[in-house]
Amino acid sequence: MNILPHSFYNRPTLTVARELIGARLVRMDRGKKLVGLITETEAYISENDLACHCKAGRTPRTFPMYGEAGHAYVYFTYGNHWMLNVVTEEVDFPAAVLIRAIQPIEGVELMSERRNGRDTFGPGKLTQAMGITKSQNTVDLTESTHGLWIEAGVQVPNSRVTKGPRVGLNKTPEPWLSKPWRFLVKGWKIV
DNA sequence: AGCACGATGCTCT
DNA sequence: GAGCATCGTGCTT
Repeated sequence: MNILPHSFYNRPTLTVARELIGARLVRMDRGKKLVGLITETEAYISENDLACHCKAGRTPRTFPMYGEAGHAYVYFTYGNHWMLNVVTEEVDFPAAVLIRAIQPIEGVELMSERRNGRDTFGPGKLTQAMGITKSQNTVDLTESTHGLWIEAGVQVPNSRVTKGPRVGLNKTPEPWLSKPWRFLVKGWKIV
């Protein structure tokens, strides 16, 4: 076990988003261990980024993004789905990385069961597979005491990572709509 | 294999 | 009250 420390996250968000590709997302849930390799991320950076929730400033929803790097920002959207983000950069600088997809490595059966046999490549899908909800909002992902943390994993070379525009932004204006702040593993599988 | 749409409820204006 | 960092179904090619 090699948990990524606060110093990993207190860096430029794009660096963190890129380096989280291949990291191990670990969930300890009622005695069961679930592990997935992170295969897709997106960066959301500052109040100037009109795709970022914090464009609205510090609100009851967005306050975790203003906190310490390495904590979780979990929010609910579209009436059904929980989204898992990791806070980055300095305190009071609102930014985070959205974890969009994982490749299940351990606890595959339980994750598959929770997904009714369907895949985990999607931000709402991986939280469902791992049982992540509001109760994980703001937890420190650099400790193993909250049942959710991130460990160093597989080094994925640039040749296997695609960089492109973020998805699902709908009415976000340029230039934010086209910023290549999404990272994903080619072919969706790391190992 | 790809697109359109409805579900569903919280957040901010 | 509108919009949403989505998902699954069902219909079309």
